[in-house]
Amino acid sequence: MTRQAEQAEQALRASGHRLTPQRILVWDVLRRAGDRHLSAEEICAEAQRTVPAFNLASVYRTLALLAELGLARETRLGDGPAVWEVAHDDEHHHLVCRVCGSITHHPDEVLDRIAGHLLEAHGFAAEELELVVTGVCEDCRAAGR
Amino acid sequence: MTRQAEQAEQALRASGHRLTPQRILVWDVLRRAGDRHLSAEEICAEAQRTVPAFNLASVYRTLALLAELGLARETRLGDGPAVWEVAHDDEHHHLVCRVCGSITHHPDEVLDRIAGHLLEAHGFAAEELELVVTGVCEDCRAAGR
DNA sequence: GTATATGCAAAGTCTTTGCATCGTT
DNA sequence: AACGATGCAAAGACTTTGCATATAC
Repeated sequence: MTRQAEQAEQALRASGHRLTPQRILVWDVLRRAGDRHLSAEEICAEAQRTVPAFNLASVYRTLALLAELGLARETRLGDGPAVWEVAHDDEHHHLVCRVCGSITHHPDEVLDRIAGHLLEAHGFAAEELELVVTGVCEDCRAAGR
Repeated sequence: MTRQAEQAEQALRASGHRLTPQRILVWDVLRRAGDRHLSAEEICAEAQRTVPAFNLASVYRTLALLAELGLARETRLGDGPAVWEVAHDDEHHHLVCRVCGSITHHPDEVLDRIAGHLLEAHGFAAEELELVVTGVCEDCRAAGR
């Protein structure tokens, strides 16, 4: 078993939650997605390839749990459903391409500095920073779109 | 009439849209709100004090139009309804206090630099930057919350 | 065996749309 | 008078919740 899979199992057990096939499956789908950002619906569709009865409600409940345990991360990007990914330690921002719809993310030291600045200059204790940048990605620009 | 009210009237006329009491009213409500960020529902409630029949659907349609004309700006802050404000020229980020729910915003030179960096280093042409910072505001921290 | 998780369906929240009527131009 | 805007109600998109059944512990 991979390091990451173990991490999820232990976090579930430690928090007194049960280890169900559904929870493991959602976590697997999320990990296998890699950089891709999946909506609850997409996660459900993928999970149903293994467990046909898999229900959207369970996906939402599982994602909420994983988020609570710090394992998954939800992001709302303008319209449409929220997207999910494995939580990363570093602050990062999302680059959303208006043309092809691709969503990439990318750690940025600048965000850390912003947090420090907000506390010193404005007394605001930042806990979560979410930067969403909309624009046109490199590929689409090269293709003249 | 104020400079800002004129601006809205002219933008509406110039774009071939009609100048209706409802549109003027939504714009007024938005302007009078100052720094406050209002949801469509709140705008509707406020507008109904002047025009009791005022309808939520009209609020949404009007806000969409004002946004299209660059006069109003929508922001989605986590859960709950989107909030609206008069559009400002400068990029700015939103500070959301997790304790008292206050929403403030505050221009930041850092965001401009991020846009430049994204283009040079990653070929991504940023068009819109939206930074939402969640945390605890100065007042709530002083009150030990 | 017991308490928690799931599946299903129904409800909830926020937003958009269809259509007849009204009002601006 | 003509065409766009409004009000109302209904539908839509996404997410949450209630409840009976199933299952991990």
